[in-house]
Amino acid sequence: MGAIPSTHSLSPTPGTLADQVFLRLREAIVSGDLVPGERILEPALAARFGVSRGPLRDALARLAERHLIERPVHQGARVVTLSFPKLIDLYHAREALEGMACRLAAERAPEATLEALAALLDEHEQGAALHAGAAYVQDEGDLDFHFRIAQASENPALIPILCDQLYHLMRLYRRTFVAQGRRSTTALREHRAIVDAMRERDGAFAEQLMRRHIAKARRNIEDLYAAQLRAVDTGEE
Amino acid sequence: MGAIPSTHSLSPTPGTLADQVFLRLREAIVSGDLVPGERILEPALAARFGVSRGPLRDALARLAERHLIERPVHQGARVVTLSFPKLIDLYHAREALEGMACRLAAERAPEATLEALAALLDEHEQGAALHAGAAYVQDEGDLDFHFRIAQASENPALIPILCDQLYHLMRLYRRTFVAQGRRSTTALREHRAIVDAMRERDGAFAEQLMRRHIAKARRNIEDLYAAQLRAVDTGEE
DNA sequence: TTTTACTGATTTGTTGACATTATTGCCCAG
DNA sequence: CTGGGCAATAATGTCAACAAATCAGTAAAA
Repeated sequence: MGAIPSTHSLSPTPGTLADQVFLRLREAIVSGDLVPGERILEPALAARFGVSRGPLRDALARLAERHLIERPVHQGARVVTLSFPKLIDLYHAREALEGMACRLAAERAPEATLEALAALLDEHEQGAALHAGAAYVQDEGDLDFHFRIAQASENPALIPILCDQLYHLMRLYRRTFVAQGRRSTTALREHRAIVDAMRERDGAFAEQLMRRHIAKARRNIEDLYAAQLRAVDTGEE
Repeated sequence: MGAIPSTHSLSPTPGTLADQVFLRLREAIVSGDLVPGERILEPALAARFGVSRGPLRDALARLAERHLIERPVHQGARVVTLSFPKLIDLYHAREALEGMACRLAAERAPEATLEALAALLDEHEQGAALHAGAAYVQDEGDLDFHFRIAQASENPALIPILCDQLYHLMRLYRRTFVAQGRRSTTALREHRAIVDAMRERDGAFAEQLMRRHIAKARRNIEDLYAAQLRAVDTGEE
């Protein structure tokens, strides 16, 4: 499973207890282990993680700051609730932020980074050819592509927002609203065009392509939602 | 002074102790009461605020998440250190985010909100006419303008990033890098053009204007910085 | 003189217990 | 049988104390 190489050699304590709890809890939320809207009981979770409530509350405070949980006063913590309008809002934010990240990466990133991006797309192409229309790996690959462009921007104001906040929210929505549309081959072509513009160091064009790419995905989702609404209206289910 | 509307009506307890400490600490940092880079001793601060270390650490965790403090493990918390490159990065992020906020506000915001924005600019014009070139109030007014456009976007993904994170970082940088250039009248004209485009519901144009406005400010700062560097290089001081 | 090891003291990370608040279940009135 | 009020329960917010780790200062050795 885990595609991440096990850094088993020197990882007895990846930081403080609160850090570990934070990471494990974030993964539990994003992976769907904790259902959106679910109440989080501090004593239960503390016991489950084998720690006291102190570090747990520390982790909860951070997660709340990243909008993965909500913490109304004296009413405990709940996993954030999702909604279609929120997902659309997310896409608008991504359009702005990733567009800029793309521009900056095109202007600043070292040549090797851009070539690595192109190589990543080669992998995706082969993967798509092998098990054609394998939605899951496609989606994960798509996120991976966007993730790496964000990092290539080398802008410490953009990177945390995209990689620490929006990225995980996107993963959460992927799990929840499963039907994300099957646009893998189209998306791959658009990714190619973006990387091409970046390798030509055309920041403005790269930004434009990325924005259109994300806007297209958003409209795709909006259409799916509208169709779904119509189906419900007609009395289906 | 506080240009932000204070919900002063019924606030005997604005939430939990941790919330209060969080707000007071953020204000202390942003207002320059705590110097950037300064070490934060938990026992001392807890005593100063009259609370235990529990709520204080909760507040510290949140502030770290917002990049107002840094918390290396077992080495305590420090107020974030500023730098010119970081400020430039901030402006790039603002250009993307506020541009999008402007577009959305132009498309969605109710008429009254846009007219209130125009009225705000009238105030700023009168203020500028009164004490011509009063940099401080101008700067605060400028931030206020951008702040309210962010809120007018009605996008709960954008608003927290702009209003809870970048806005306070901007205030912090204003305090530190004092020489921010005297472009008040020019900026006011650009603000007018932005609001005009918004009232015409031309989202794309409003976004373009806002982005040029912020990019212009960024280049202005970059020039000032370059000049300063040259002066130092020449052997001044 | 500079470097290095050691000791003491301060600070952080963590824990368990206490007060206050919300939630749950129950009883009773309608 | 249903709905509202009340008590018991459980959870949250807060505090004070404990353990581990870093930092300051001193002294010895190269």
